[in-house]
Amino acid sequence: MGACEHCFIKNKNEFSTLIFDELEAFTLSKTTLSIKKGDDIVTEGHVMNGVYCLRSGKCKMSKLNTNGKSQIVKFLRQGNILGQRSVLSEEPSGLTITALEDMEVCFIPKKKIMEAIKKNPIFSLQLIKNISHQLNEANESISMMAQKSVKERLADVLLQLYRIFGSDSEGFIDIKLTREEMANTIGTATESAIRLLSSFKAEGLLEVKGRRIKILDKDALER
Amino acid sequence: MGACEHCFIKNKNEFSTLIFDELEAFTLSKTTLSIKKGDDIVTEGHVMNGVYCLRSGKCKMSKLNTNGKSQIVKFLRQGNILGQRSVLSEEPSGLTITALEDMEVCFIPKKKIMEAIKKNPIFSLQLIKNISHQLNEANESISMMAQKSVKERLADVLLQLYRIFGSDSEGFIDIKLTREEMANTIGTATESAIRLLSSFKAEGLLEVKGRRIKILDKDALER
DNA sequence: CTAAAAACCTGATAAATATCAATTTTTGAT
DNA sequence: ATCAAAAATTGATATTTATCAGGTTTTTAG
Repeated sequence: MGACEHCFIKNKNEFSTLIFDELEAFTLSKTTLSIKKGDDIVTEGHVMNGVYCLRSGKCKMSKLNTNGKSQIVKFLRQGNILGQRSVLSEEPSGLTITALEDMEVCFIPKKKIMEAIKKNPIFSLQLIKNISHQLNEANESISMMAQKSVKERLADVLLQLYRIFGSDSEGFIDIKLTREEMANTIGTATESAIRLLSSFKAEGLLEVKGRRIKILDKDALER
Repeated sequence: MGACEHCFIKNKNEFSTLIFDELEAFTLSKTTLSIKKGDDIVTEGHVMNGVYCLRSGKCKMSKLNTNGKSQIVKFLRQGNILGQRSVLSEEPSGLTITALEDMEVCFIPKKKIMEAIKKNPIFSLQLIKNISHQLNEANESISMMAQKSVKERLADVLLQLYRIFGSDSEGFIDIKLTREEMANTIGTATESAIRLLSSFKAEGLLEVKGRRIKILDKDALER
């Protein structure tokens, strides 16, 4: 496998603040893994002994509810670090991470992360900033989930997905989710999600081709 | 004002990992403030140049929604640090913090916090752990808000309030919230919150005396 | 202590969302 | 390419929650 210090991913995340020596330590102890679409890479309740750096593919973070439903909390793309919250807080993972496409990840042992924190305060600060930023996003989600209608939440999530994953050559949002996953993201019944997607389509806000969705009227969707 | 190194609060939060010299630096630059009940100490959208350490009193963190409603995201009590997320991520505050009772706080300039991070990796790690923990709690809130009914959310919030604030000598939860604040915490209309409180009372799960609430049947409430 | 304001409560009704059941379409493995 | 399984769709209906309107009680400021 390649060396972390030359990896094209490292400039896309907190690892960009690490110096050559530290990245070399990562290189020496890391393992690269392939994860098949649909497989879990992190499971809720399990203790993690390292983090994963996402080289390619996309995944979802979700939480199982007492009633058996799963709530999707966040989507991750190339460059994102998986499992850092759990490793850093030394708590078991609160979420399950599942591949939405085949993925390639590098596993970096907890010990190396901790060493880097102790040696490099710039790296620590970068981690702190990143997690703080995630906390802010989570607070916004709480507010959105608690106070907006399902319709508003769907519109919001579509715009969010566009921001995270961008669009393919034909302008469709570059992620394919089932209607159930869509529903589990906004916290509604699958049937409701389907009906709302249809109504957005009827209003001319979206083009929907199976699981591929194109935003036609961004401004209207924002309302 | 007293010295941070002898403050009884410091053992209740992340500052416990700071060494004598660092706390002394805090002492020299801190300011103590009194905040009246109902007043804001942090306002959404404002840049913060330091954090507040809560010596006494209680407060709520809330977020204003586009529709004019406010969503309460978190409650804070003695020992909690206010505004650290914003200061650490160098983003404007995402939330407004409002006193629920008269409060005493110590203001500590951002510069001192940053110096401590750079000098003391144990402190950094402690901050990282704390924010990571908060992120986990926030994720749980998202899931709860998205997937549980208003009734379940109310039960959940009551148990949470009991965990945070404990109870007074008569067994009532040691925080007084208006019905509107209750509703803004669980994300529902004030009237709905009132009706649900009455129904819990009728079922014998709660004793309600104005704004004072006592949990009578914890097990039933958990369901 | 007292008046005004704010908070609380209740009923009636409307709107949003969930659930159930049945059918059609799409997907994925061979 | 084929077929079983999974996903998507639709309609009918039930349930939950919001909204509006009115009156009552509690809190707060002077």
